[in-house]
This record gives sequence, C-alpha cells and structure tokens, in this order.
Amino acid sequence: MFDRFVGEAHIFEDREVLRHDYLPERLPHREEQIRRIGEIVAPVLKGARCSNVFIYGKTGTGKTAVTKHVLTHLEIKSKEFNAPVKFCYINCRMVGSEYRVFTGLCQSIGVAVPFTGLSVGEVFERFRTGLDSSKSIFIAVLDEVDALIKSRGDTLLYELTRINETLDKSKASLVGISNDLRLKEFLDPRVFSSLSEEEIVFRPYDASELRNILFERAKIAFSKGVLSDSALNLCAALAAAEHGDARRALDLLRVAGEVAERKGAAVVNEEHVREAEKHIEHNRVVEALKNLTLHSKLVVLSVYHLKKADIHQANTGEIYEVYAEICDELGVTPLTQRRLSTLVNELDSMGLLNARVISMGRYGRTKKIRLEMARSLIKDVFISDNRLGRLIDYDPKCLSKNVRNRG
DNA sequence: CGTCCACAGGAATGACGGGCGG
DNA sequence: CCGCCCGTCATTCCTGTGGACG
Repeated sequence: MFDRFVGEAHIFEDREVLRHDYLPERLPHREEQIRRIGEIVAPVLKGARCSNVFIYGKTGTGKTAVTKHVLTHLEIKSKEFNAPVKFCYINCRMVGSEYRVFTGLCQSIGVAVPFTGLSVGEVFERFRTGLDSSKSIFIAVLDEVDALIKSRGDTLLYELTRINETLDKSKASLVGISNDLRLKEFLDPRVFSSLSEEEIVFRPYDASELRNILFERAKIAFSKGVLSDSALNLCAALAAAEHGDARRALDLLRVAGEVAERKGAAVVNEEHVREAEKHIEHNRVVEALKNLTLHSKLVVLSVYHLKKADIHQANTGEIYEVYAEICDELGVTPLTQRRLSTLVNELDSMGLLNARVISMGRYGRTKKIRLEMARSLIKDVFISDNRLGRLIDYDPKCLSKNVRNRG
C-alpha cells in the first residue's frame, strides 16, 4: 500500500513551505512595509513606548507575515539590548470574543485567568495590574480586529487605547490589523485616532510579484525540475485576478502539486493547477455546507428548491414560505423571518449564497437571494445526510400549487 | 410629489448550557 | 451545591427606506 506512494518520483521536497502560515525568511515586495514597521517599533528597544499602528490590507497581502517577521526580529534585538519588551499576538477572529482576547493578553504576561466565569471588566483589570507590575513595554498585536469590532463594537479597543493612562511602571502599544479597509467607519473617532498614530496600507500583489513569491517558495518546496513555469505562472495569474491574494496562490500551487502527485505525474503542469482550482472551491463549499446548523441547512435547501422551480432570484418572503413548509415536513418549529434574515446574511458572507438588497418600488424592498454553487453539489451533500436526504426530492406545495405570479 | 409595499436590520430581552468561585 | 456570569441563539418589537405607482 505504501510502496507505491514511497516509490513514486516525489514531487515535494518540503510541502510545509507552501502552507500560508509558514513564515519564510524573506518576504519579497514587502521591504518597504518591513522597514516602516521596524522604524515604528524601534523606540521600544530604548525603553520608550512606540506609536500605535494600524495595518490595512486585503487577505493574503502579507500583513500578518510582515508583522510577525518584524516582531521576531525585534524580540531577538530586545534580548540583545536587554530591553524588557513583551509581545502578544492574538487573532481576534479565531479567538472569537472580547473576553477571550483579554484572556489571551493575560496569558502572555503570565497571569492565569479562567476561561470563563469572570466579568470582562475583571479580566481587563487583572491584565492591567499584571502588566503594570511586570514593568515592561508591551506590544499587543490584534490581527483581524475588524471581525471583532463588527460583532461586538469597539469597547475593547477603547479600553486598550486608554490603558497607558493608568499604567505606572509599564507601557503598552497596539498593532491593529484589519482586512477591511473601511474599518474606520465602524470605529469611534477617538478610538480611531489614538489607534492609528501610524497607518500602513498593504496593496494587493500583482501577478509578477506573486510569481516571485511563488518562485522563492517553490525552490524549497518542490523537487528540482518538477514544477513547470507555466503552472507557476497560472497560479500567480489566477490569484492576481482574484485579489492579489498570496495565500490563494500558495494554496493553488500546493494543491496542484498534490494533484500531480496523486496522478503519478512527473511534472506539475497547468492542467493540475486548473484541477486544483476546482478542488479547492469544491472542498470549501462542501466543508462549509456540512458544518452548517440545521436551520442554515434548511435555508440553503429552500433556496435550492426555489431554483429548481425556476426561481433563480428568490426574495426573503418566498424563501421563508418554502423554509417554513420544509420545517413543517420535518417536524421542526421554524424560526422567525427576522432570524432567517440574519442566517441568509451569514450564508452570504460565507459565499454560499449571494444576497443583495433591492427595491421594487411600490412593491416593497427585499433581498434577492441566489445560490452561489452548483445544484448538484448541494444534492450530493444533502443526500448523504440520513435525516435531510429525503428533503432533496420533496416538492414544496407552495411552489407547485398556484402558478406563480412573478414579473 | 407623496404614498406605501415588503421587507431590512437595530435594540432589548430571554432561554439555555457551561463554567466559575466559594 | 448555589448564585453568578459567560457566550450563543432566538424572539419580539421596532424604526427606516428606495423607488414605482398613482
């Protein structure tokens, strides 16, 4: 069983290098940003507080990598200079709540905190006193703050930006990283201005920059002569067309390599990249779909049925009608329309549905909702679910009974 | 140019399961 | 074990609104 795998001409030398959480030695095309952030945090080495920084840029533009890169080097330097510098990197989206952000901050300065049970204020207070007594200069990196701000508001940031006023023996600085360039619109102006004493924007990479990034990593990741130029170029081009997203480019390249490996090919070519593209998207959708809650699944199913009945752009009311009927059929009490509306929004931001608000003038204002993936895919996912499988072939009465009068 | 549809989406509130410290 | 607090999901009530129609 393994002989074949081991015996095959191997494609990868070290595939870890292509994972996007891998931190390479060099970050091509980000020298400018590295220099600027370096200059901003440098005062820390002389015992001064550094400016707060706000970093913007879309996904895969290297914000996280650059920040981590600079901080790693700063850490080395601080040991050299014997400067009492402490760091904390927190990804707000992963961590999820305000409470847990503070918990993370506490842990980084060695203050133990129960992961639930205390009030947020209490945890903050413990962090503050802990930090003050540690007599250090503290840099907190809050990655993907936009996720937190949009769901919980800016109280967390407000507290943090003001923390220096109550610190005697320590100093704190903030590095905020946001994927959303419009973040300032969500922030209290006072918070925003103190948070962005310095502002850095990460432009998306263009195709040739992506090509260089891929090239650097491919040298280490792939065996010699295995990767064709055209495959590499295609990865770069596809990712550039999307957002200039390096993460995307790396994923494409890695999966293309895996495809080639599985096929026993000697060289990774364009065809493998094309296949990788499909593969990634397919996986993404299937995974997302599988992990939805029951009611979200039923919402998707409702949109599916509407599309099957030739209604490609359903509105909220129609979806609710179908959804309620399916719930009934399943013996589940339906959620309210208000709730369904937010579920639809969630599905929209996951890229499973496409929803946009439109006005039909005299005939009201609603959302037009479209399915974002192939119907066959939904069928595949649902059919393997023993509880919901039968609903795929169920015909909602509200769709068949009266001939629909839509314009 | 006002009306009025069919919702959008914010705010307040509550139920619930889980975990804390005492 | 209790009382408290947490985050999450959901409901209820609500005000807001783009633009075709009359």
